[in-house]
Order: sequence, then C-alpha cells, then structure tokens
Amino acid sequence: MRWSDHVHVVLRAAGVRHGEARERVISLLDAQRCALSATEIETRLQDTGQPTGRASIYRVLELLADHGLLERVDVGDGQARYEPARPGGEHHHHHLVCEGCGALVAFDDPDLERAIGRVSRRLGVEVTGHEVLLRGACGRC
Amino acid sequence: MRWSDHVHVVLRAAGVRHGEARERVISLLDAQRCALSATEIETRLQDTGQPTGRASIYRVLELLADHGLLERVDVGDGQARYEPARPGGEHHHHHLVCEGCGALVAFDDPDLERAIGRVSRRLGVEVTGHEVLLRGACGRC
DNA sequence: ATGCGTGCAAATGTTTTGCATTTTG
DNA sequence: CAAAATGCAAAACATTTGCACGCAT
Repeated sequence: MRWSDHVHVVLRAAGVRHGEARERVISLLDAQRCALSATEIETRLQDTGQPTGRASIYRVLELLADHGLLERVDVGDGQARYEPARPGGEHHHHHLVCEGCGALVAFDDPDLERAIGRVSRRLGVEVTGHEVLLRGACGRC
Repeated sequence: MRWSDHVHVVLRAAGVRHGEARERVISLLDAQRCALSATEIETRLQDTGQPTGRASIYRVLELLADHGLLERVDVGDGQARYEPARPGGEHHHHHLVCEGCGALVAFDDPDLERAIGRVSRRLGVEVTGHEVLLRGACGRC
C-alpha cells in the first residue's frame, strides 16, 4: 500500500477536506526517498511547475505530522525535515548525518530498535516515538 | 573535576583568551542540571543581573561546541539546547521529551550505548557522535 | 600596541499568523 | 451556502554577521 493512499484513508476518516496544495505535497513526499524540509519542498514544487504557497506547505506538514503520518528528522541545521511514516512502522529507520557534506544516510537496525524498546519499558513512562541520529562521515567524506 | 575547570584547561591549551561573557555562560551551564537554549541563557543572565550580548552567547556556544565541550540536544522545538560534555563521556546520557509539557528528562542506558556502538561498526563509517531522543509523556503528564 | 572578545544593531533564514480569496462538499 | 483550504504579505522567532569599541596579553 502506497503511503499516499494510507494518508488519504486517514485524512478522510478524520473528516478533512480535499485540497490541491496538500495533494502536491503528499505526492512529492511519497515519491521521495529521503527526508525533505519545507524549503526544499517549496523549491521542488516551484521547479516542477506546481508553485505552492509557503504557508500551505507548512500547514500541510503540520496536519500530517499531527495525524502521525510524518516522521520528523532533525539534523540540527536549523530546519526541520519530514518523511513518510508508514503504518505499523514499516520502513522505520534512522539517519547518519555526514559532518563533511551534510548528506543524510538512512539505516535501520532491529538490534537498536530492541534496545530502545527495552529502555523505554525500563523508564516506566509511555514512549510514543523515538529518533536516533548518528554524526560522522559518509562514504565519500 | 568540575566541567568549567575542564573547559578552562582546554581553552587555554587552544590559546583562547579570557573574556567575561564567556565566563558567565560557562558558569551558568556548569551550574545547570538540564540543557539550556541560547535564549534561555540570555534570559537567565539578564535575570541574575549579568546581562550579556546575544551575539556573545551564540559565539561562546559555538566555540565550546567546536572544542567538543558541549553536547547539543535538539528536541525539535526550533531552538538548539546545549549541555556540558565531560571528558571521557562521563555523565553521557540521552533525553525523553514530554509531549505534554515539553519537559526534558535525562536518562542513560549502557545497553543502548552498546547497541549504538554495534550499529556504528556495522555501518562501516566513522561515527563521531550520536543522539537519541524519546518522545512520550513524563511522570506528571 | 595588537588583536581578541564583546555588544549593539541590522541582516538572514525558517516558521507562523492574519486576512482576503478560492475551492470543496 | 458554509466551512475549509489556499496564497500572499507581514510578523515572529532563532541565529548570524558587520562593525566599533574596550580589555586581555
């Protein structure tokens, strides 16, 4: 099941109306392999002949994030990045940010996920999400 | 050994001069239990009768971070937070950010650290640092 | 004396908000 | 038609930069 389909199901269930700007953002995110920032989204849409209001982009991102449809990735460069969050944690992963060129490298590791699960249980609080960021050098740097 | 002493040793070795603003920031950070943002630092210094230029605060934070004396914590609220990084990774820890009240709860977990070490090795790239953020509800929320 | 450290103000860049307009159901 | 979605411009933030001044060495 495509992420965009999942999004539509969730949003319809939430009684949210249709909207062009939203479709453009959803479609772009769905086609992307890596996390995008609001600014990057704005530029891409501009460049592909579907200019979209900046405010709308931010509002769409907020809406999707509020419904758990987006994962937020913070690499600490002053802008938030977002990528599709699939149901059941499918394709769930984390990132290595290269300190040389800023590239984002995705990876996943079941062992790490288990460790996070254990510590979450140990802390005795309800943990709804997590984020792991490694800093280092990518293959080229 | 106090963190501030460690800072002075490192900075002196780096040939950095003395400065009042810097001392104020270092002293404040050393006394703090939790990570502070630049804005919070500015306010605290203001409130304790030692007003300090905003630019100086940012420059001090950058200097300390560049020398590996600060750990950066990004909770995704649009501002960077910093806390003392002690030599040898002493007191190294991670955070849970409460989605209810925004509180930061520190925790550490050797098991988690080992898992991160393993995945770093497995990726075959040089990993110089890492950050884990849990999202959830703190004890009160 | 030579610069590094500082502080102010202005610039920058991202994100948010107010409001008029268009679109959806 | 009523409510929601959109787009623009301006505001609100955090952070950075330029520059003049003062203090450390």
